[in-house]
Amino acid sequence: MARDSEATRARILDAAEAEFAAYGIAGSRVDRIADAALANKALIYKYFGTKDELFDAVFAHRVLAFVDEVEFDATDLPGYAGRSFDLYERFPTTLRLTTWYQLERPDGKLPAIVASNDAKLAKIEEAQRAGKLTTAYSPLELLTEVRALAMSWHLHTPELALVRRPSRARCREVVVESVRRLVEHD
Amino acid sequence: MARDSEATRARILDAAEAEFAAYGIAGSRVDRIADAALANKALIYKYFGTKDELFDAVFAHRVLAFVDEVEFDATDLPGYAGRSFDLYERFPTTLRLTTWYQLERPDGKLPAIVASNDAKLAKIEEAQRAGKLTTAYSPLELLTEVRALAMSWHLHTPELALVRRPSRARCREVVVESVRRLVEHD
DNA sequence: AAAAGACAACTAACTAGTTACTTGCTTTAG
DNA sequence: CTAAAGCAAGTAACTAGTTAGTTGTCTTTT
Repeated sequence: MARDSEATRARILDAAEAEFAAYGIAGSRVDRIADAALANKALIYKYFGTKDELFDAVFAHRVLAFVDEVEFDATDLPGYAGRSFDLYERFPTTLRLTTWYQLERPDGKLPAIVASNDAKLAKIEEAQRAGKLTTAYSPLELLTEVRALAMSWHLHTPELALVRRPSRARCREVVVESVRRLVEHD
Repeated sequence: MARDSEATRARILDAAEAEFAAYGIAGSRVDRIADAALANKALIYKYFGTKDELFDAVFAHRVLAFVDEVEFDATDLPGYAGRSFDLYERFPTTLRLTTWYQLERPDGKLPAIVASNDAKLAKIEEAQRAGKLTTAYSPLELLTEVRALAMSWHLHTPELALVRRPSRARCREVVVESVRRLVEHD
């Protein structure tokens, strides 16, 4: 095997992503990551520092890449919700990583995410001023509810998952339609 | 009963609830629970078995108690959402426990929760048949979206929490109003 | 072109500390 | 006295992080 540090880093990142998504930070084992990545444990520490820092690297690499992957159009929030839904379907680990991040890093404030949020809130406010969006809710209120609806199907309790879920297309339709009702002028 | 084992059990349960809510199953430390409960570690194992079983006991004791704490009225889903919101405000640990449960126990299916869900779905179906509830969504779809909206404010990312949140009363109003729009006949 | 040197990639084995869980004994109430 | 409650002191296994050394590759010198 030729030596390729870049490839090794990538393998470690991939393995770490799967491990952290499955077990969270506290539950993940560095040895398991090393095994899965076919890399030596010491390399993980050399390339990424501590376990926590490895999580940060994974989170930044995967989640931040998707923050702006979904196009945001304040005048079409149903469409935004639908595209968010699609992303959660395509990359199921992303939401799990985000949830672990929320639970295990309650004080972690990534500048890129903060900036992305601010931009979205500003766009909503602008759309409201232009009369293209309901003013029944503040920008933060809108973003909060739209996001909640977009990930509603992916935050099911294990028990609700027992009930037969509608088709993916129908779930998406429900999300989009719910947001449409939320933002429609009265 | 010599000495008060019931009180000791209760102290352990309380301490375990706080610990699990804060750190999850993998991140929790039995020693910390014992210290916080002013109880000996061996008693934890004597009364509750393993750490996993202790989590189950906490989850059953706290969360199951609240499953039917909130009165469910299929003809007044906005009211149900509001009352759910109130519960999340009153007992912030409950939602965290539930989230850890979802992440760390993806296969855990508690009969009491399943039964409670089934009952709610049946009530929704009945209300729909009686023409008292929109039929634009299936019972599962309605329950999913209503729940997502009810906990929308409590699933904020750390980054969104930086933005000044509206007053509790206003958040509640937003939840109730969102559900009202969701279920209104068109 | 070949040998020597430099350096980065990589590794096995280890350390120091932690953690879930147990055992054997003491204390207390009835 | 007895039975249950309670505890100090363990133990075996695990785990994050380190160390000292090896291997492969590229560059420089002759």
